[in-house]
Amino acid sequence: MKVRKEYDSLLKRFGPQNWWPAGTKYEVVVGAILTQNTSWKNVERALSSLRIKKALNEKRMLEIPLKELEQLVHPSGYYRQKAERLKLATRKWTELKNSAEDTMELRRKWLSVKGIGPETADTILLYAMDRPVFVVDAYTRKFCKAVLGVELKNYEDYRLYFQKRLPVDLKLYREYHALIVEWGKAVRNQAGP
DNA sequence: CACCAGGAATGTA
DNA sequence: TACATTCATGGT
Repeated sequence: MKVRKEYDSLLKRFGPQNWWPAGTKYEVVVGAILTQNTSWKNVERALSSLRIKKALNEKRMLEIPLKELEQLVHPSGYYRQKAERLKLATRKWTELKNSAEDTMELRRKWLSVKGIGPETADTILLYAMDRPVFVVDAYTRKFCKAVLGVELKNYEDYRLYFQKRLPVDLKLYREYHALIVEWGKAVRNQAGP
């Protein structure tokens, strides 16, 4: 219940975030990969390049030569890895995007893709596939320690910690994760961690 | 100059 | 299982 209470507090302080409301679901998949250990500002540069080259869609992403894709995503860093990961993830996306399978089965399939770890998989499930999975990132762990006074062992433990204490609610999971990121940025800009 | 940002794979013990 | 290293750009 403290977990729910802190959500209300964050919402009051930062307001609704409404992440990834515009654009296509597929753009969420691309953004989820490009943002791996990278600032969103650099991701936006890469997304702009992809948009200008008309490559921000499944068909063109699969057709475009790897070396050309590397140049387009260059500003987001790890550009060789990310170019390859975009190809692999796009293939999987075309295969799963309209699937009615169980959420945890979809999660296993995403995790089987090289370059898709737990955070990226859950981000795709939550923001692109409308599945209620709580996303855990570095800010989430800091938030748990600093605000909730909780330290856990691994990614799964953090994800289940939130899911056990919140109603299964797609919009709530989306907003909570976005608000935790805002909280993390605010903490960084004002004081030490 | 160092350090990090909405991580993940790989290698080592 | 638990750490260490590698991948790479741009901002502060």
